[in-house]
Amino acid sequence: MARRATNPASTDLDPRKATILEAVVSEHIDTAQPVGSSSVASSADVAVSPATVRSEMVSLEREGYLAQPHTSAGRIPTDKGYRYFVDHLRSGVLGAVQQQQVSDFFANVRGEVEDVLEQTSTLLSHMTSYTAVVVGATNTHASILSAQLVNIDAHHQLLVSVFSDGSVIKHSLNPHFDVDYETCAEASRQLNALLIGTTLETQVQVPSRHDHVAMLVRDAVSSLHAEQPTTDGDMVFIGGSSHVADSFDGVETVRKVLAILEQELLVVSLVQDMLAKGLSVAIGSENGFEPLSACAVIVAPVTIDGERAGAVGLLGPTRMKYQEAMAAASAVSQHLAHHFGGDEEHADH
Amino acid sequence: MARRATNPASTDLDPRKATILEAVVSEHIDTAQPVGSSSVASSADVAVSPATVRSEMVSLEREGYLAQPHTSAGRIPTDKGYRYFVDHLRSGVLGAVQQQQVSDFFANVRGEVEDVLEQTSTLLSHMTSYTAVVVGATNTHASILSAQLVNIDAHHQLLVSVFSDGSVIKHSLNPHFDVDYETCAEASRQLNALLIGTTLETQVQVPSRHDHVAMLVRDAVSSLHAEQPTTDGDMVFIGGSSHVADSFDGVETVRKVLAILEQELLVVSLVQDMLAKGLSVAIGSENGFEPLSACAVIVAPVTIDGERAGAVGLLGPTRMKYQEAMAAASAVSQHLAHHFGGDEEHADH
DNA sequence: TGCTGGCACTCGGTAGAATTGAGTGCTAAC
DNA sequence: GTTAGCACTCAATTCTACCGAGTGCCAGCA
Repeated sequence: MARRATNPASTDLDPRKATILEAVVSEHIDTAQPVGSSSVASSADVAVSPATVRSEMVSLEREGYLAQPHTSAGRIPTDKGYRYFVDHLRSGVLGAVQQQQVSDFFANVRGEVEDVLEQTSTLLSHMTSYTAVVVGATNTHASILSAQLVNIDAHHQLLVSVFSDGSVIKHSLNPHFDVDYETCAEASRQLNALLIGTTLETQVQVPSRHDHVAMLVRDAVSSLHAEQPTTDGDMVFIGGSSHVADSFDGVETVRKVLAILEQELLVVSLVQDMLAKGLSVAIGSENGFEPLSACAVIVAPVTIDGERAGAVGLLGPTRMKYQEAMAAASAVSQHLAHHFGGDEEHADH
Repeated sequence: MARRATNPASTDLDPRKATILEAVVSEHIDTAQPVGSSSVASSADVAVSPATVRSEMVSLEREGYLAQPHTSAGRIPTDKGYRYFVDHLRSGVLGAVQQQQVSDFFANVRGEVEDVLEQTSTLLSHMTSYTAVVVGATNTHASILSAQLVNIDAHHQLLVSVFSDGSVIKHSLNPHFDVDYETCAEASRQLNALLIGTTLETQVQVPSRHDHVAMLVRDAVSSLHAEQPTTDGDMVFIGGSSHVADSFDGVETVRKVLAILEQELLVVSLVQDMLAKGLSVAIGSENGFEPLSACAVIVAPVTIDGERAGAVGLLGPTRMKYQEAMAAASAVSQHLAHHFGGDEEHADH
C-alpha cells in the first residue's frame, strides 16, 4: 500500500493534493465542520470525482495533513495541514472598508503612545474578531534626556527618567534617612549630569562618598539599572479578549487561553520568540505553550527606521481566517510604523 | 389563597421563613442546583417537615425571594433572595491561611504603586477564584511638585508632571514651529514656576505673549488641564479575568462579561457608583448593566486618612460565596490602605 | 390553628432501541 | 488513473419508556 509513497518531508505536494488540501482547509475554516469528499469535489478548483478525492484524502491523512474525528466522518486539517495552507497562501489584500477603517483610525488618534497602542489593540480586535496584542518594545538603547529626582516627602523620592524615544520611567526611593529639599535637589542635579546621554546599558561612575546625596544618587542609579533584566519594560496591550469566548468551544480551553493572556510576560515572550525565529504565524503546538495548542498566533513586526519598535499580533482558533487576519495585522503594523516613525519629517497634521 | 399575606415590602421575614431562605441560598451556592424541600428540612437549622418547608417556599416564591425553574424542580434564589441573604449575613472572618497569604503578600511587595495594585488584583483573584478589580483613584487635589518640559526633538516635547501623591503624568506636545533646547528649557522653567503647588483644579495665569516660549507654556498647561474631564486618570487593574470562564455557563454570558471588563471606564464607573450609593454588594440587575445581570459585584473602599484612595472589587456569579469574598475584599482593602497610608509614620521596613 | 404524613401528579433527565444519513473504503469496470 | 457503485460504519437524532426528585393538596392530628 505504500508504493509510490512521495517523500514525506517534501515541502510541496503534488498539485492535485494541494488543491484538495486547500479546499478542505478553507471549507473547514468556514464551517467548523469536518469536510467530506463530495463537497471538496464540488468545489470549483477540483475537477475530479468524490472517489478520487477520497483516495487522495487517504494519502493526505497518511502524510499527516488531515485527520478524521471518527470513521464515517469527513476530514479536518491537522496543524501540519494548516501550516501548508498558510505557507501557500497568496497574501491577501485588506477589504476596502477595513482599509478605510484603519486609515480613519490613524488619522484621528491622539494622545500618548500608550493610549495609541491601547486603542490600536482595540481596533485590530474589532476588525478581525480575534484577540489582538500590541507590543511596544522598549528601546534598550534609547538615551536618557532627563533624570529628575523629586522629593515627595522626607522618606519618599521619585526618580523620573525621560528617554529619547519619549518613554518615561519612574522609580520610588525610600531612603532610611531624612531627605530635605536641598539634598534632593543636589542629588537630582548630579543624576542629571551623570545620566543624561547614557542608556540603560551604559555603566556609569557613581560617587562612592558616604553622604546622603551620594547615597541617594547610588540608590537612584541602581534602581534605574535594575529595570534592565526584568524585560517587563515592554508595554503590552491586549484588546478583545472577550473574543476568546467565542473562538473556542470548550470552557476549559477558554479558561486556559485567558489565563495565558493574563500573564503579559508570557505574551511578550511568545511574540518575541516568534519574531526572533522569523515566524509570522504559529499554529497550534508551534507556539510552544501547551494551553495554546488550540490557537493560532499571527505576528507582524513594527519597524521604524530599520529598528524593531514593537509588534502587533492576533490570537484566534487554529481555524482562523488567516488571510484576512494577516492582512489586517500587517496593515495595522505598517500604519503604526508610519504613525510613529513617519511624522518625524512632517509636522503633525 | 392570599389570606394572611404579609406585607410584601417588609424588610424582615418571619424567622422560620428566613431560616428556610438562608438554607436554600447557601445550598444553592454550594451545589449550583435547585434546592428541594427535603434537603432544606434535613438542614440543621430547620426543625420542621418537608411539607411545611414546601408551604413556606410557596409563600417565599410569591413574595419574590425564590423561583422555580419548572414545576417538579426545587427552588433557586432570585436576586431578591440573594439580597436578603447578603443583608442578613453575619460578616465572616477570613480563614487563617488566607489571612497569612495577604500578610505575606503585603510584607513582600515592592515597586511602584501601579505594580503593587496590579499584583494586588492578582492576589485577590487567586484568593477567591473570582475576577478582582483594583481601582486607584487619582487624587484630583494632589498638588504638583514638579513640571518639566523635555525636548525630544524640534517638534516633540514631553511635559512630565509629578504630583504630591507620587503619580506622574506625561503629555506630548507637537508644536508647529521648531523648538530649540534653550526655548524648551525656558518654557520648562516658566512651567515649573507656574504650576508647582497648584492642583489640576487650580486656574493658572498663562502668559499671553506670542513668542514660542509662551506658546509652549500655554500648550503644556492646556493639555495638562485637559486631563481633568476624562476621568480616566483613574487606574484600573483587573486580575483573574480567566475566572469568568468558569463562573458562568453560557458562552454568551462569558463573552458579555468579558466585553464589559474590557471597557475599563465602565468598570470604574460601576465601582464609583456603588461606592457613592454606599453599596458594598450589587446583585444581578442591581449593578445597572444588563450584561452583568448574571453577576454579583462586591466592592470595598480603600480609605487613607479619611480620604477615599481607591477601591477593590470582586466580580462573580450571583451565587458567589459572599461571606468569603467580602471578607477577602475587606481584608485586602485594609491592608492596601495600611500599605500606602501607614508607612508615612514608619520608615520602610 | 398550624403542622404533618400521605398521595397523586408533573416533568426534566436518562437510558435504550431504532433510524437516519453523511461519509467512508473497496472493487470492478471504463 | 479515474470513476461509479456498493456495502459498511458510526455520530447524531428521534422516540419511547421509565425513573425519581420534587411538588401541591388534603385530611387527620395535636
